[in-house]
Amino acid sequence: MKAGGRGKDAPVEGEVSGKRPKRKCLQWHPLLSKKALDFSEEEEEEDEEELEKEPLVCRESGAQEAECGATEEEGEEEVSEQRARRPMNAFLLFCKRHRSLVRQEHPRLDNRGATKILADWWAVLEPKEKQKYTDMAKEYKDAFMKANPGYKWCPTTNKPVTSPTQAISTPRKKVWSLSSTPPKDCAIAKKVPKPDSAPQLNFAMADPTKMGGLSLLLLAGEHALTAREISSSTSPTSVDSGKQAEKSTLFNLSEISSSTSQSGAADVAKHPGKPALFQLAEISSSTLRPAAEATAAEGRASPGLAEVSSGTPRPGLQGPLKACVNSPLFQLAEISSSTSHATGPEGKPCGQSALFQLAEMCLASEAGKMEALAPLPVGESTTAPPSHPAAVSSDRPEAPDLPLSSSSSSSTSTSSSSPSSSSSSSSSSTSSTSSTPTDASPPALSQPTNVKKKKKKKKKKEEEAEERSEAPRPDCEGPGSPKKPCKKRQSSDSDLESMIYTIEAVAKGAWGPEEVPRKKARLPEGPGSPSHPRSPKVEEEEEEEQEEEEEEEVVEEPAIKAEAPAPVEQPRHPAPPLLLKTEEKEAETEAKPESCGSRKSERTCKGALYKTLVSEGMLASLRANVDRGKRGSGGRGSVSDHEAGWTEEAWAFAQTGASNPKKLKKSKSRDEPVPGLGKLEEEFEKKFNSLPQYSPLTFDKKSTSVAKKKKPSGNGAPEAPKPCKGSSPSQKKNLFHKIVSKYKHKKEKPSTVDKAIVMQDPPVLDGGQKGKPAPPCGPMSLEALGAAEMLVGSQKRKARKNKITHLVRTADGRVSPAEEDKAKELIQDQDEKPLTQETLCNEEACYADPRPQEASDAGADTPSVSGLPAFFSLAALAEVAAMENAHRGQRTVTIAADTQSTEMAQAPVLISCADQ
DNA sequence: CAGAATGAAAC
DNA sequence: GTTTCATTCTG
Repeated sequence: MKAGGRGKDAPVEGEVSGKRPKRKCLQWHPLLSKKALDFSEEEEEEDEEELEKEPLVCRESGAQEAECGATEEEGEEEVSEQRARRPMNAFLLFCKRHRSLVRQEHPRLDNRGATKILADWWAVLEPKEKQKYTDMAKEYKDAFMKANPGYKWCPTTNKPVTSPTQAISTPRKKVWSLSSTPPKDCAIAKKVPKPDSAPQLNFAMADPTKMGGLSLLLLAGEHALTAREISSSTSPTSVDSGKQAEKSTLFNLSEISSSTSQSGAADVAKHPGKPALFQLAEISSSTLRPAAEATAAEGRASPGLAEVSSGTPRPGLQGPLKACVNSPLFQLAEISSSTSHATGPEGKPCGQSALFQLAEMCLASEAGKMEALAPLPVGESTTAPPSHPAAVSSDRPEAPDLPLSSSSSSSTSTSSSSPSSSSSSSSSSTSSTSSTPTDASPPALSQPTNVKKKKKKKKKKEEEAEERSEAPRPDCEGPGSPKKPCKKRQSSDSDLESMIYTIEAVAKGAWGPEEVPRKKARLPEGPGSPSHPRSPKVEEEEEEEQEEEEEEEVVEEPAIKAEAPAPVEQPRHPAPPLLLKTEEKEAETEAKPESCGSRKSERTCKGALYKTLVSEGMLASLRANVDRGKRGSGGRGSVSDHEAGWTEEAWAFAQTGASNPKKLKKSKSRDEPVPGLGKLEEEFEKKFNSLPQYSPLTFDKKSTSVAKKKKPSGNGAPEAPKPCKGSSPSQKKNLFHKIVSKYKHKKEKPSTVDKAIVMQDPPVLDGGQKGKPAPPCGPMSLEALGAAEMLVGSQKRKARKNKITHLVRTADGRVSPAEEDKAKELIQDQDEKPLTQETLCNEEACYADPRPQEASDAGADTPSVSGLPAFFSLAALAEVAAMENAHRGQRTVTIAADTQSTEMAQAPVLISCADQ
């Protein structure tokens, strides 16, 4: 789809006349700017500023630009001047990253609904967390701007900058077209076209299949380098201060690309190279064979050549490419691949290199020890970053045939994914191309259906309802099964081990840059936890997860053991039930422990797989299906539990999956389109993946916490203890404030809060509250009122005209949609109390699908109410009625018309839902 | 293709 | 202040 534009280029052109060329623009990836050529640079590009100058060169050749823009854009196809798409903002990034989660949680929700939820999450998100996304967005944007200097966000009228040439080319496209695009675009274009050569490079580096022991080493080195960059850029602290100083990777990349479109080789030459990488390479090569040495030598020599080439203004695309090819890295890669490819299907990297083998052995031995020593140094393990890497190296092998890793476009090289892919790759020899296999969905959608319907509707209620439904999910408690010690090996005695360890560490760093830091930060807490034994199944994942969701982790741990003070909800995490198991089994079957064996536990491997799958979306689809099936089955009520459980589990998994930034790569990265990109994309993805992915639970918690704060009175015992994520109490406060502010400023929908509340409530409170709405209302109401007041006018965004159109007046005369919303919200609040089931019902009925597809199931009994679940128990109705009455009374008596109105509205709404 | 959301840029 | 458009994907 994304490619969409490209796929359908034709249409675009044709359309041009009529409509604006929307999709023409390709999405811009920082990577694109860099492209393959740079790949070497990526690691090194510390200062590209220098390079920047070069861009000028590009520009100089005006002609080129034109060409670039027009012709090459996509080597593959058309691309007629696709204009770059504007960079995503923080929120979009967030959405992109979390949408899948949301969808998992609420399978039924349509995207719009998901978007809403995402918005809620976003609202709740702590500033710190947000910051990450913001920073990323900023980087992204900066890089983008660098890449496209003249870029105008709005095509609007002016395309001022555009040079005549461009104008010519893109009359239609107009606006955006990168008029100025010159340098970068050119670069990009060039790069793309080159795929042949470039890709290879990337490939070599990236291609998992090829990665052998040597390759691994290289990879490690590479990662390490990358990691550094990333770490600097990503680390929160660094972000603030350092970000610019350091130049984000992306930024750098872009610069580089811009400056030296052709640069690949040049860079290499410039930077003697990532020393580490080189060294590793050399070492490996030496060990491997003479040939390797020779290659190495060549590599060294090459730089000189590269320089020469670089010296020349721009040799042209090919020139650089060639250089790249020649580059030592490339050669090494090849060598490694040749030698390494030996890796058996099993994946164990048969390390060709002695070094590698040794390393493995060591690891294996360690692993053995570890296993033996049940009690590993827990704390260490948790904190120690290396664990993952190690696992990676050894584990990969299993790779199930799943294309997963590869699937993502970038996959090949991405640090995180790569390892896995590498292992797996063995089986398939697939080259980079692999990407497609899994691809989530073939968007076959090409077909344009042109029916236009406009219906706008507000489904908030529905959504809200859904949310509630979620809440109901029973918390399954995690079995406190003992956790496996598998974690990692500890420091080793032997030299080799130490070496390996270091290597791994490096790799690790590269791998999950983020993770590491975070872990450290949060994990500390872990120390205590680690010791806990957990159920074997889960654990592996958890291990990996550790860092990923620190917050949750925290929770989990408590759950695991009594440790946690937090009474409220630990349960959720916990345990993935049977279903999970089944999946795991599958995973196992696919993956054989043997390979994994030494370093990490099989489970780990599985876990990785699982994650991968999840990330890929495959699982998600499964889940979705399952859910549907459930629904289809119709047993709503009964199912509810089940469903809930499922979802939760799913969550857990998902989270775990998510947790690893490495694996996250969502199935299809956005633009895979360009095959050649390989690394660059990966880079980008990496970064993207590196972004923290928060589990819904987190949000829930937050919201809950907030809610609690809101109404302290309401809940006697809030969750105090549980640290939501990393959030400290203070943070929570912040959240609270935020929320409040939101209410004030915007009409925020309390829904999030409500939801959260709901979630919590069911388990804990349900009994008492259920009966009456009133009490809860009290506290809530206050805020609600406040909110309502504030809210009244505004919706999240001003209503667009369109929207306005749909405003409807209620019978009462209340008009604004906003009020309706409020009403909804209120209703929800009220609903909260009611049984979870009810909520579910509501949600189903109202929430999810506007249309009564489900009617069938529900309809069975009650034809009239399609949506209405059978459940919709009388009790519920009664409650509603009661509420209504109560409210009326209240409003009459107490409150201002506002509230009344809202309430009034509510009642109707509910009813309407029911009817529907 | 509309649309749900937020943000950023351009008017 | 208001419009556009970025992403995602169902309806």
